[in-house]
Amino acid sequence: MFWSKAFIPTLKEAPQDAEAISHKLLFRAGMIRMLTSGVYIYLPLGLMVLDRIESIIREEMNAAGAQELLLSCIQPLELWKKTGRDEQLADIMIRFEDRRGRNLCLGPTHEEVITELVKNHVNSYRQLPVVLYQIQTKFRDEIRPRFGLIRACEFVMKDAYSFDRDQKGLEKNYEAMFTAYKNIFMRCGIKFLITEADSGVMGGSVSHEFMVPAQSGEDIVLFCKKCNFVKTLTEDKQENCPRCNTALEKKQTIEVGHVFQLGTKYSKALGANFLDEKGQQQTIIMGCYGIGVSRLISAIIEQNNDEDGIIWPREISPFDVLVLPVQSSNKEVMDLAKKYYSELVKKGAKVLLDDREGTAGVKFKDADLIGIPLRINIGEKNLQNGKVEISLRREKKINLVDKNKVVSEIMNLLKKGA
RNA sequence: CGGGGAGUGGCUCAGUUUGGCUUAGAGCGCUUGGUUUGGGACCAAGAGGUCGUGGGUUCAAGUCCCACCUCCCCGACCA
Repeated sequence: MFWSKAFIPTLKEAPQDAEAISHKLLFRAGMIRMLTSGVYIYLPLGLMVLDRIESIIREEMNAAGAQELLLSCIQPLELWKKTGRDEQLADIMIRFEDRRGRNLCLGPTHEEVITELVKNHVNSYRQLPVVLYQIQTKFRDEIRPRFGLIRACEFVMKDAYSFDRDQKGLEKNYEAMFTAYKNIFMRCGIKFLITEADSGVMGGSVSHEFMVPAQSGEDIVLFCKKCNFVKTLTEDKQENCPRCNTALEKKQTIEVGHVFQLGTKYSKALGANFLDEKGQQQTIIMGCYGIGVSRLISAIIEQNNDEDGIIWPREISPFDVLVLPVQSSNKEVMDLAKKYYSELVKKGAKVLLDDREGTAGVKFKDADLIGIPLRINIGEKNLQNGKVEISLRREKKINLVDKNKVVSEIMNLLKKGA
């Protein structure tokens, strides 16, 4: 992509409203815009990042044996009455009535819908287990939206649901999802803690949360330095580690994932049964597994930035390489930049070429801001000696490379996943 | 919902205390021309504003009064 034709509205200053680092940077880097409180628009760069996270999730979920589907956003309220959650979730549900007078809501989550679906199509133990997931926009009328994408009223979530014939099967799937989650978050380039958590309105017994330590985190996790014990803060008591009795450390965190062993809460309420080998009716045992996909973008930035801007982890970056001709008016410089661009694109790299007119300073600042990990600086002075710079965003390291070896050097770096 | 703050061009803000030299300003950004080009350049000329909304007071309101709306921060909720 050529920057001069791209819609990347970067800003020098963030709006005063933005508080969290990730919110400021997402805004300044031209990735998101707020439409109204808690409601955001993804600009092209933001959407590219969202897409990359989604494809990591798809790869790991599929590898773990889950199948993707897409449920509806609009849900009949009737369905929610069957589990009683129409009242439990009344405050956050966005409800409306259509012209026929049907009572509907915009899905805040999908346990009811998926259970209804599975109930109608799974009748035999032979069809179990099955794990289904979707990546979809959820709607919650949050009491207090804040910190940009971290807590929004409209957000992208990956939600998966497992259906098993017995507890043992559930545990197996739970384990598989647990592992998939670890893979996903590692590939996203974030450090995270896993806590045993309260199941809340979801119900069920066992549940774990995936927490990302960050300044603008809304949750506090208690962490034991000595034995790595982790737990969510439930009461405001002085607590010591139950394992080794050392004082626990408080960490502010963002919850990016939550997995639950639901058991039969939904399948019972909605009558999702199957026949076993003996022809006996049994209740399906469920688990559910959520990832805050859009929130993950913020969490990643919270952990990957410096005073100049975002530093994307390789797998998340909207582009692999930024080609930066320092003097856009110099034909030799520009021609070489275009040559690198087309050669790299041909080799399958995602490349952004900053072909805009303007001074070097502007381009360097914008480059740092949008945080693409690899950058090629082509300047006329170095070019006189046949050299071009390859600079690494994270390490702030600049290597002078022979101008004929730039493309192969970049491809090497990409292969290494450095 | 309770407590605290704020709404003035796309972004950051000044002006509101004490109404009138404000035909509403500045910086950044934007347009045109020129000079520049390794870390957010310079000169010149431009475009862009219902001062959140409605009502009121007054000869006169961005500025005073009333009501409402919106946004942000602190608490309950959650991916």
